[in-house]
Amino acid sequence: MVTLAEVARHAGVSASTVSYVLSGKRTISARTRERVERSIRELGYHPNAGARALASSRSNIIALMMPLRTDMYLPVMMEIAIAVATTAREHAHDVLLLTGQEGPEATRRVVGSGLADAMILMDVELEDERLPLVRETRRPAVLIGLPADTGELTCVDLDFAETGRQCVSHLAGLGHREIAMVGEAAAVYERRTGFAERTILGVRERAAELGVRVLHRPCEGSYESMAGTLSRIFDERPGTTAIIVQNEAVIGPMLSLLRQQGRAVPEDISVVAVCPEQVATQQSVALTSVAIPAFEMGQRAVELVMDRLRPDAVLAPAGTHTELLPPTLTVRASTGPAAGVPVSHAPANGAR
Amino acid sequence: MVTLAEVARHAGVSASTVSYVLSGKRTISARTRERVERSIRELGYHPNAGARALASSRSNIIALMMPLRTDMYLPVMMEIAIAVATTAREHAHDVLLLTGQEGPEATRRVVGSGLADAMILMDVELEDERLPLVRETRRPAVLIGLPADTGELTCVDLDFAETGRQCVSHLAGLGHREIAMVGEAAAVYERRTGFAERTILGVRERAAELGVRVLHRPCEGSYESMAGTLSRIFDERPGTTAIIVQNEAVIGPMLSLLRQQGRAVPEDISVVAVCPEQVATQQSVALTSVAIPAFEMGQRAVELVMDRLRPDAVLAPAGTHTELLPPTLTVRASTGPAAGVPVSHAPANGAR
DNA sequence: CGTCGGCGTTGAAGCGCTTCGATACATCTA
DNA sequence: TAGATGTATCGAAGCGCTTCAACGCCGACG
Repeated sequence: MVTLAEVARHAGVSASTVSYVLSGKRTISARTRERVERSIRELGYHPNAGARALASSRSNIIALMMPLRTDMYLPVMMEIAIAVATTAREHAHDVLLLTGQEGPEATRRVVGSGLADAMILMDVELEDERLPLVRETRRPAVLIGLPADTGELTCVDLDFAETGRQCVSHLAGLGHREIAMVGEAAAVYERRTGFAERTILGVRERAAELGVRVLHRPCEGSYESMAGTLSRIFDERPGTTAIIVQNEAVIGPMLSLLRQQGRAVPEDISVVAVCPEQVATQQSVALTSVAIPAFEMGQRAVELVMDRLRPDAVLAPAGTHTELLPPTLTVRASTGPAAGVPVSHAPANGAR
Repeated sequence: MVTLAEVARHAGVSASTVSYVLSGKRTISARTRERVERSIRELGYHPNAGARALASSRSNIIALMMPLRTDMYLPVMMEIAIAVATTAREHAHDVLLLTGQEGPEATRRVVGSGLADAMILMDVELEDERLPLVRETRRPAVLIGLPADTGELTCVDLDFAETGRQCVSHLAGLGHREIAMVGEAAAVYERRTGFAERTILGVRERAAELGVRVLHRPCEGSYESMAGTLSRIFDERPGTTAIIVQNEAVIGPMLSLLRQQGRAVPEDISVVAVCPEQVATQQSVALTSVAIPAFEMGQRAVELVMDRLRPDAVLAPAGTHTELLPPTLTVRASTGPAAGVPVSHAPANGAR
């Protein structure tokens, strides 16, 4: 392996000069810089990561911790992970992948050993057991998701309450007065992951404002349970004319079931989904949906981490910072005027 | 941060003793070991990763490179990644997540800098541009997937050819004589990822042996394209009585479409899927399927890497090693005797 | 003309760990 | 009992980099 010293010798300068060329922390004459850069290229030099970390106490690695819960929708997790890795590289950092297996201790190990400079936590629960440890490490950390107590923490998430509101506004604007919400699996609510609850809160709030009735039913990820949920919904509220779905896994089954029951989308039933764009567009009917901006979430998380990692930011107190990404409702083919409601010329899209 | 030296002082021993307690590379008396371990615990010591890497030229990190291709089925990738991370931890290693964004150069950077001791490459293409670089690094590398030239490389993959054979055997055993195969998106074949081709080869081979006609059609991931593919299949081969699907994304749509067309599964059409267990069991009909052992693939990849990372393995030539995991076909509710074929008492499961 | 300040560069001191002898002592063998 | 053998521990020399203090040099300024 080529070392800094060899590059220095080859270029006829001292080791520190090479180091400063690399880091740009001191001014170097253009002539010298070029000579050094040429040597680096010619020798195929790669700075040794370990030595660098040891000398600078910065590893240029951020840890991404994702608990693996079977009830979570993997593609979204995956997209966030990819966004994190990609964005981190743009900031000359790498990403260490931690799963939940190891338990919250992983936090301590990774940060305590200086392996990672900062952490990004995915799938945060309201009372997340990792949080005390994260606070204790006193290293930059960004959560994807919102815990109950955001004190001294930095969080990024989609604004799910607003998501819920927009869904209801849109449907109400089309004349729907009785809507059902097919939520996440019961386990998600029990675990108190927050996002599911915030959505239904937003839904209820706006529904109350606009005088719309809402029936909320959680639903597991299988065809079976979707079938059960759907029939229960129409049993209890035969007048239901619109459905909001937040469990991506059952969107396909739901459309399939509605078709079987002879309920046309959107003529008989309007459907709004909260899901990634790709899912919304690949169904039998292109779905009106609020996108889950997975990539953007990962990206923002990294950017926030980088902010806190800048040398001059060290002195600033961590402070609380919560960033809720604004949802965007895209109207597609799955929503239309409520059955029996004359088409008006008022704007149908009630999103705010 | 607590250092080794502080632990040594606290325990009243030398630094090297502490180091040997940690690594176990020399015998240490039980008494001393316990004293040291107690000090470690009391002080909350975590060895500094950078210093360790520098001194030992081993980072205890393995890089996991996953190119992100939108046409790949993310959950499988994700499950492999999780398996890799989990298994690596069991071997006291961590995982660095690399995406394809950075290009094949990432290989050189990560290994050249000593950041990672070894690599695992996912989603390998037949003529993968990363392979020359991987060979050049002379570091342990394991591929998940099979390239055209496996020379000097270690590979893990599902035995897709055998997968194809088993599907056909099973269907032929049920009396099916005309089957269709719904394959991956055309892009997957064009990119020559190997696995899709190997499956269809296995299908054709066994079909030829058993005198079964096969119609192979690629299919994109949307409902639309599934609809098109399906109608083309029945246009060209109205006598089709069984379908093998290898594109997980369209399994749901396919079942939905078959139902719409009044084709009952399995009475009119038998369906065999090549997909993760979870997908197979969550459909409207539990699918007979060959599982994609994602977790096992990731696990084996790590184990193979660890083998090559053992100090005594260093001298052994890398050699070529390909490990094809045996597929397992699980019979569920989606396959039955071909329409018009009397139920025999011969074993229906033709899997070998 | 002497001095000061800035620029570009250097030497050297670590960063915290691993690991290779070397040492000290206890145990066994002839 | 001398020497050989083995066991437990220690000291010190790095690993390859960053960074700080210091230095020489130049032009500018009083």
